Amino acid sequence: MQTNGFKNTLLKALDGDIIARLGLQPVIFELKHEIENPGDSIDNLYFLEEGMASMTTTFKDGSQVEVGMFGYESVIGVSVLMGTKQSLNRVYTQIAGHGYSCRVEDARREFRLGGYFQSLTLRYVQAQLVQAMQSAGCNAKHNFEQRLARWLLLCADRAHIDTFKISHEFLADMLGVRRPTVSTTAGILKRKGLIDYTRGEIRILDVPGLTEASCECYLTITEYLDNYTKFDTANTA
Amino acid sequence: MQTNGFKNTLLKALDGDIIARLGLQPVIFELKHEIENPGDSIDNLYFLEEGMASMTTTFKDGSQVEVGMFGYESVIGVSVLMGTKQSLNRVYTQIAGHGYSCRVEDARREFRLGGYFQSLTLRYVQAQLVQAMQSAGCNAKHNFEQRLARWLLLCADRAHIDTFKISHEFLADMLGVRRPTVSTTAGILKRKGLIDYTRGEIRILDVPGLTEASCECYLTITEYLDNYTKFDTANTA
DNA sequence: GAAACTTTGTACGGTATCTTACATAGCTTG
DNA sequence: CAAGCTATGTAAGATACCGTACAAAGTTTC
Repeated sequence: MQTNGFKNTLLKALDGDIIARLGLQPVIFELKHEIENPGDSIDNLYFLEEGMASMTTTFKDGSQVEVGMFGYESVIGVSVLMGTKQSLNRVYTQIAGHGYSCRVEDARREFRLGGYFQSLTLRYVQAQLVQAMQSAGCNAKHNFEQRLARWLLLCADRAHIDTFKISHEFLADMLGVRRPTVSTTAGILKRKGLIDYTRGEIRILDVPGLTEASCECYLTITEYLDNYTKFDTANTA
Repeated sequence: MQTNGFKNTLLKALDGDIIARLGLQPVIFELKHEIENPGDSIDNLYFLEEGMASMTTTFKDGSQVEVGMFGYESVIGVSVLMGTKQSLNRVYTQIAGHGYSCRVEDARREFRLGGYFQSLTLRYVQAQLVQAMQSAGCNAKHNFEQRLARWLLLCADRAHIDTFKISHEFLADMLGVRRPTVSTTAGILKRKGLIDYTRGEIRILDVPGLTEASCECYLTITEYLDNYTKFDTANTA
């Protein structure tokens, strides 16, 4: 494993020549910053180092549901490398942080070389697909207590923290349920000693317990996101 | 638009040189044929010309939920081009049909050339991602009548037919609900004159009416799948 | 054509989540 | 520190779908 100083798993796996050609610029992500919106042209890719951003699908009635999370393992905007010109989803910061940006032209040029940058970004797209497919199944079959536990664990993993500023209202929006449902179910997890929370802040107290309370979808997704750069994994070529 | 005789939209968009290099072999897909299973190594890509196959996520308890459909627009097994060695999902024929196979080595070699085959397969992966993300949102927010209508319409579009041999039991499995729920809800659509069915066979009678009864997810998905090869679309670069 | 099997119809109590509403409590702003 | 705003607690009737069970009807097998 190389130690080029990056925390982002994709950048960490790249050698100095490629990094230089990408022309990375440091970026700060403020809370609730909208990184992409449907229809926006995508001009930059973003590599998060700290913080977390959500990708949502928005319906005609204005409601939305989260379909993917971005953390230290992420590349935001990879769909431009797949041939899409405009963003299809909303992406915005849920936990403030920082990272790097890269201009689309530079990323496209590097991608076309067909080297390590291309294989890693393609693997990351596959990881996003796994995440979306597992979420589709999970939303159809698992109850809200499991899904809430899954979300909290994934969020903690993506951002490498165990306490985050998120209101029940916001969780409801992400998970496609009503706010009182979040309050009730969060109360259950709190009484079980798995989490604690006060106004606008949630803390995970017991990761194994919360994993137990969640569904298998948590492990499936987090393991894929954690390992997509490792070429010796059974899943990967 | 070229007219090379293929019905598969991706093959149709390729020129003769590329087609020749892919070394396509005709394949018949029998009903319920399992094209991929989780953990299987993927040796061939498949391009459907007629028929329909479902991709499902399987849970530990053995239950499954559909996360994608493959029809005349599809490439089955593209994840090998994204760097995955083994299949992550089950893929099997729901409506018998035929198409072409292509050995993974040939597809990889053509993909690495970075030409039209690469751009089209990447666009198709993006289409699969759109499908999975929309399904994730739909499963979280839309009721079963809408989701059933969506499924029937998507299936009809994928296979270019309006009558298909599918039992309620099977639909229940795909959509992640119980069989009696399918029977009840299918009965509602039948009484509204939108579909008709007898033992093991469903017929769509009123496409506009069924579209009305479904959610916006149907149009979002089908339009993306129908247009991913068109480079002049607003969504695409 | 009878038996066995598969598919569909239907019922009914149970549960999860919705919907709406209102109360309380913690911040924050002036 | 009072007023106003935001976040959370909670209740209670409504609804969607579950889970299970059994009957009826169509299909296949012998």
